[in-house]
Amino acid sequence: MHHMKKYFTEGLIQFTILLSLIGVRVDVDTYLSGYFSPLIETDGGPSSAFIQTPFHHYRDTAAGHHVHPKCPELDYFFTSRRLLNEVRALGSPARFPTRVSAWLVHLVPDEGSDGDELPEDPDNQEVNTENHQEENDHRAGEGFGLSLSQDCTVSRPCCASGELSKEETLMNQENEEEDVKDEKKQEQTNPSSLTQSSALEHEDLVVSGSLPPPLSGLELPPRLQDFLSDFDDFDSIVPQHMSDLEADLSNPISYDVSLQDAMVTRGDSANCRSASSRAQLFRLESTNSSHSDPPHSSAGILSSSLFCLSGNSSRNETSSSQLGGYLDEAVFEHINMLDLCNLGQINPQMLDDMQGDMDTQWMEDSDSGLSLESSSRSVASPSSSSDSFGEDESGATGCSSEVESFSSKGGACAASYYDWSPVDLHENIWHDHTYSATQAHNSTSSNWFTAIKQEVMSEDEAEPEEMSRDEHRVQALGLPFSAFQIVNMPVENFLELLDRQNLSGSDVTLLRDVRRRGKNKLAAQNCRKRKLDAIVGLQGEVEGLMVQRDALLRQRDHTAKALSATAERFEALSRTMFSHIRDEYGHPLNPEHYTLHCSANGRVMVQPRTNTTSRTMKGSKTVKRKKDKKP
DNA sequence: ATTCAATGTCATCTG
DNA sequence: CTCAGATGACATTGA
Repeated sequence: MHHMKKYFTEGLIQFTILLSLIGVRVDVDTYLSGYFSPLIETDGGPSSAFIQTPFHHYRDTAAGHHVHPKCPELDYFFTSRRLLNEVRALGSPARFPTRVSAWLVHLVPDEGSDGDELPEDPDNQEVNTENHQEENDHRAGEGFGLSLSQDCTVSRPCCASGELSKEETLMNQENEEEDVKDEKKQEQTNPSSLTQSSALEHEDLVVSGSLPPPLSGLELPPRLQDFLSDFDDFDSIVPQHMSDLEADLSNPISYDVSLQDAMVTRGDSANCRSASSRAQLFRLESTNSSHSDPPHSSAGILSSSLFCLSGNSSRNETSSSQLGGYLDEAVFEHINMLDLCNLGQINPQMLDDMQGDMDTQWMEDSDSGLSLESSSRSVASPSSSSDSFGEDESGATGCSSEVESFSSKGGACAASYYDWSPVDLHENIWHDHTYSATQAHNSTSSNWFTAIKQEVMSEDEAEPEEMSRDEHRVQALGLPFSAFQIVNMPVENFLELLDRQNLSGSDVTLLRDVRRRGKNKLAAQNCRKRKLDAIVGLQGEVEGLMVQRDALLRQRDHTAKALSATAERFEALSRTMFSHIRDEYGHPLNPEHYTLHCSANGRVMVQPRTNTTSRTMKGSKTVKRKKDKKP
C-alpha cells in the first residue's frame, strides 16, 4: 500500500508541479475518486503522470534503501522536500527538460497516432498554441482554468491505444529509474549535463522507439526543439515573483531539512492546512502560508503534520519567500489529498504483502539519539542503534506505546498509523523533548515507577537488544532498574535506590554518571533544538528586516523624487518672482545670485545664494531685502 | 581517505 | 551544598 500510494503520489506531485508551472491547474480529485484509475491507465503504457520518478520504489528496495535510511516514516516529507528543491531549482530551466521530455515521450506518439505530419498538424499547433496560451494566462495570473482532463486528451490516448511498446515502456521506466539514481549525483555535478543526457535519452526514445511510420526521426527533433524552446523561456513563463525570489531560495541556512527539528517546535497548529482547501491548488492567493485553518484534516495525518512543518518553515518568511510557500503548499497539499484517501480500497492481499516490507523498513529504521521528532517515530524499530537509551525514550511522552501498538497491528498497521489524529501526532512530534522526565516528575512518587516501568517495558519488548553502554553497565550491576529508569526517576527515589542496594562506591559513581549522562544527553538535545529555533527565528527576523529595508529604500526614493519635484517647482517659482523683482536701480535681479527665502512669519525675502556669497558678499548687504513683496 | 552532520559526553556555569 | 538544566567544546559515528 505504501508502495502504491507513494508511487502515485510521487507521480502526481511531479506531474502536478510540472503542469502547474506552465499554468495548468490540475484537479487530481478525478483520480482520487477511483484510487486505482492510474493503474488502469498505466496498463496500456506508462502514463506521463505515473512514470515519474518512483523514489519510494527505490527506497523500499535493498538497493535504494539509502534514499532515506533513517526515517522512512518521514519519507513523504523528505521526498516532498526533495521535489520542492527540484522545483526550486527550476528557476533555471536547465533541469526542467528532464521532466518535460518524459512527458513529451507520450505526447509525441499520441500525435503520431493521428498520422499527421507534425509540423502541419493543426492539433499540434493547437496544443502548442494552447501551451502558449497557458503560459500567457499564467503570466497574467489567470492560467488555472485548464483541468487535467484537458491535458489528458493529449497523453491518454497513447496509453490507451498501447502504441508505446513494452520496450519503450521499459525504457521509460529505466529512464526514470536512472533519474532516480542520478538525482543525488545531480546535486553535486553539473545539472545541465544530465539534463541534456536525459533529454537526449528521451529523444532517442522518441526517435528509435516504436513510433508510427508517419513520425520520422527527421521530423521529431524540430518539434521537440520547438516544444522545448517553449520551456527555454521558462523563466519568463514562471510568474515574475519566482525569479524575484530566487535569491531567497538560495538561502544559506538550509533549514528545509536540517532545521526541521527547530521548526517542529514551532509547529503551532494554526499553520496547518485544512483538507477543505484541496480545491485551491496552486492558487496564488492561497499561497500565503500563514493559514489559520486548524489541522483537522481527516487524511494525511503525518503529511498534514509535516505540512505544518512546511508552514512553519515559511511562516517567518516574508514576501521574498512566497515561492517556497507556493510550492510547499502545492506539493504538500497534493500529498495531503492523496495521502490516505481510499485506503480501504486497497486489496488486503496487497496490504499483507506490503506489510512485510513495511516491517522491514521499520526494523531497518535505525537512528541513534532521538533525531528529535524523526526518531521519535522509530521507536518501533527494534534495531535502533547503539549508544543511547535516548532513542528508547524517544517515544517521549507517550509516544512509544502508540508506536508499539502500531507495529503490532499487522496488516492494519499502516491504516492505524495514518489513523493517528493530527492532534495525536502533534503530541507525539511537537512535544517537548524532555522525554519522560517530565512525565515521571509529574507523576506522584507512588506511581513514578509504574509510569516509567510501563514505558520501559514496552520499549524493552520492542528492543530487547541494542542497549546503550550505560544500559549494559546498569544491567551488569544486577539492579532491577534500567538506565532509562535511573535517569528519569525522581532524585529522592534515586538516592533511595543508591542507599538500598548496598552498592559499592564505584557502582554508586557509575549510577550517578549514568543518570548525569542521560540527563545531559536530553539537555543537549533540547539545547540544540533551541539553537536551531533561534537560528530560524533570526533568519525570519533578518528576512523581515530586509523587507523593511526595502520598504524604507523605496520610501526614500519616493521622498527624494518628491523633494526634487518640489525643488524644481520652487526654482520655477523663484524665476517667476525674480522676473518681477527689481533692485533699487530698476535692474532685474539675477536668479543665479539670489534666492528667495521664506521666513517663519510667512515673509519672503531675497537673499544672496550661499555659493555666490563670496562673490557678492560685499554688495549683498545693500541688495538684500530690496523688495519682499510678492508680485 | 576525507568531509560533514548528527549525536553523545564532559566540563562548567547558573538558578 | 546539591541538583537539574543549559551550553560550549570535543569525540564518535555513520553516510
